[in-house]
Amino acid sequence: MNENVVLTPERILEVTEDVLRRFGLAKATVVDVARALDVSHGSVYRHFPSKASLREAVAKRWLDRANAPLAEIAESSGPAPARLERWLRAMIGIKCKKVCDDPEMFATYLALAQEACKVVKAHKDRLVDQISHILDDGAKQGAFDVADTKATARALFDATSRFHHPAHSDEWSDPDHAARVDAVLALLLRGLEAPRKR
Amino acid sequence: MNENVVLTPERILEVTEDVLRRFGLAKATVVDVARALDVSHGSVYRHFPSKASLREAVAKRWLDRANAPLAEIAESSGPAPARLERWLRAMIGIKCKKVCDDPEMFATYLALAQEACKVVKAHKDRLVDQISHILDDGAKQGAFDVADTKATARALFDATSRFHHPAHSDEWSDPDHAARVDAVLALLLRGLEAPRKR
DNA sequence: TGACTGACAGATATTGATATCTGTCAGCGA
DNA sequence: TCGCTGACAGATATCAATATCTGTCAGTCA
Repeated sequence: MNENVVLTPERILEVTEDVLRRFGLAKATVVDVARALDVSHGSVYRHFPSKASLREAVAKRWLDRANAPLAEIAESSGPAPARLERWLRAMIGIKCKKVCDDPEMFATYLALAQEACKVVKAHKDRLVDQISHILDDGAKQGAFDVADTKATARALFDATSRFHHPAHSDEWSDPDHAARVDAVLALLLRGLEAPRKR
Repeated sequence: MNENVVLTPERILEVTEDVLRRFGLAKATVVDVARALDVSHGSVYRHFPSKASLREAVAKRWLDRANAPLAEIAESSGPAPARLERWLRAMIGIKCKKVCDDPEMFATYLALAQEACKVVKAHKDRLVDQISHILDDGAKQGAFDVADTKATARALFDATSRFHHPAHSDEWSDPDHAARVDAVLALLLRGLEAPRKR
């Protein structure tokens, strides 16, 4: 079957993910990937200049796929506060689900992401932009009182780091993890509220 | 000189810190510590049941010493909001200074702290208690509107993790680190404010 | 008597010889 | 011509033999 399919970057990435899943990050070699593709490892280097760049591309694919639902929430309509909370909870939930479902795979992803810090940085910037977009909507709706949208978006991202940054993943199984998320989100959303007489 | 001084846990801890500083965490052995103390390594085991417990004790000493100024701020008087901000900035500043002054030593401390997670947990609980204390004062002063003091204190600790948790230390050299701290603290302090007509 | 020593067993780290991997490239075959 | 192969050099990982370390304890000495 492999024989009649041309060798494309996309196909290499698919097979690389599979090899990573089977062998683990430490054991997976370019030779393994080439063997799974039924080509020589020289051919893989025709499409990716180095093993590092191959891994980087895999990391990017993973990040994009995992966080696709977030863009949708950011673009949706309705009251911004509820949307922001939904977005933040979704981001936290995605990470938490990943680490609970398949911790070994998550460790692989984590190590990959640490290498590919350029890719991760770009990804984070996109996420912060999505928060910015919701904040802008909220300001227009009169629900949020935000001076510097961009800085505030980053502040929200930073303040929730403990719940979405992989370095903290071993703390997510804490029995009152959910309560701690609730407490932080409540505090942050209150800090954004436009002042009103009560 | 060593000969006329009795072997006490405190003296062992002092010398152990020195050995760690000179040899690094990976290379420092109980035999090294004993040699520096001019005793056999068996004697060290008379005061600490294991190498792990010795390291734990060193970690505790470090944590207590480094964060002593925080207790003072927590206990001081004056308006709670300013005090809380001072306390949080002090906590962040202590960590940041440590990593900037002596990154190698900080790495040692970090590895030690990761092993001695029980000690670290107790330490964190003490810090959260200090925040709670300030929040209580703020509530009494009418400056803060806080439903669950304990949960809110922990939320403040969690929300600032990015700026004080060692796992993020490599991000503290970011050129707009200070601006990010400002943005998060502003958001959090606004979230605590008692509502008032404006 | 009680703090300390030093030899010991089992666990862990180091070392150097060997094997595998990464990245390149001249040449093959469609 | 152009994508692919497979041999190669240098870098990296593995493995087993050796050395060092941890933790114990019977025995020494003040």
